[in-house]
Amino acid sequence: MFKILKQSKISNARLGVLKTLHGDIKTPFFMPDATRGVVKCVEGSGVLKAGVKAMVVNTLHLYLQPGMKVIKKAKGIHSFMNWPGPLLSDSGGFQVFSLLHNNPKMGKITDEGAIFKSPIDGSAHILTPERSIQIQFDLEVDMMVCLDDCPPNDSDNKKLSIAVKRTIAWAGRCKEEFEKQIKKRKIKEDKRPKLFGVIQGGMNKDLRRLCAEALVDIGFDGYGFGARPVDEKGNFLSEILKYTAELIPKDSLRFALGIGTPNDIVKCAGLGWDMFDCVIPTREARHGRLFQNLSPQPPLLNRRGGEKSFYTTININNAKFTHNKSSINKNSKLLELREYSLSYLHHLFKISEPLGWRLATLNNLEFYSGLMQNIRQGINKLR
RNA sequence: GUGGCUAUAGUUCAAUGGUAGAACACUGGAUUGUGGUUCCAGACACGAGGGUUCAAUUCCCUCUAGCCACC
Repeated sequence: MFKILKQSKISNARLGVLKTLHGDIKTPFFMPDATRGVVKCVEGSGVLKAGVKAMVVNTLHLYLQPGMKVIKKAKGIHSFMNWPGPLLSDSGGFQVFSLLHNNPKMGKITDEGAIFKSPIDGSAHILTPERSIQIQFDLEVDMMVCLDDCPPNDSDNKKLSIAVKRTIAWAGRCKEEFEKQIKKRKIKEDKRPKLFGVIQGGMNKDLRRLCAEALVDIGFDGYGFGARPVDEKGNFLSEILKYTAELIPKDSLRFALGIGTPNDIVKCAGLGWDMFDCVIPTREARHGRLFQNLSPQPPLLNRRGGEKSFYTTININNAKFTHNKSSINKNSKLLELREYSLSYLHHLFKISEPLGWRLATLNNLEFYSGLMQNIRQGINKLR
């Protein structure tokens, strides 16, 4: 159940609470990606300590490895990965399509579903909307996403239109399969997982509207933004995100998939998006980029929509950190981030030591948790 | 001590009588529903001396150093 606690009068920003079987989450919130059942390099208790409430796992990746037999025997993904909090599973649509768009020989997309070869062992698979939902029920996650057709951003209107039609048809089949699984598994009304539709349409507002209206007609707990949120040059596509958010009913969850940088999240929270997930904090951590607050209480959601720079990044690989004895973060709640120095972290990166990747990941997760808390405080102060 | 082999970037190795390449390391940069221990860019080298030649890192000689074999 999703309850809005406050709606700003001067912007679309809102505060809410999402109740799940594995705990309540205040919105807006951010979920790191634990694609293969793990936030790379960090155990669940560490992720929790960094202030993370919920994570995203991936249907396709877990289905391919370790496979559903293992996860069913473990009594679901929560128990398998020993994570007590809420989990959302992504449908695998984005992964199949990015796989196929990069290498068309790996399979094809038909109205039935996506036919593709496993990148792990080359075995053939078909991911249909029904199969995606079944797998997500077997995972026993708290939130699920419909399989959608996610074409590249530079697709022409014809291709976008085909993808939108397919996304709508698949969403209908996902919803149907969802209800079927609820009955089959005898899941009570208050224990149903949340189901999200994904709005496609690229930069085309008419297609976005068409897609959103059709999905709302089918009826979902929440609606996601489909496609990469940046153009080829890396510019954030604010306009279409604003437009798409307004197409989603106010009482539904708005999930901005794959977003983003701290500034992008601030902007989107101002546009009324409630949920975020992105690889940035974790992937960039493993590559040596650490996010740092410029002040303990960054000014957020000002009138300019968070454009003001409230954070900075460092590349811990840089030679200038060789002798830097400062803490990784002297204000951290995590002992290890207060006690280990930047100089030591630099050394760990130079020798490719996994402890370095872990510390950097914890730093960035804690930064993102703090960011979301600041965003919620900022919204609370808005009229 | 004698014979043989080798000497090119920080390291391990290429190529070449006329502008010397790679890998790793180094210095930066990138990364937006994770095929990311990834990707992109940059800086850095012919052991010393002499000879042959229009021209030598390359061919010849000496020296030095290292490795191997023998004594």
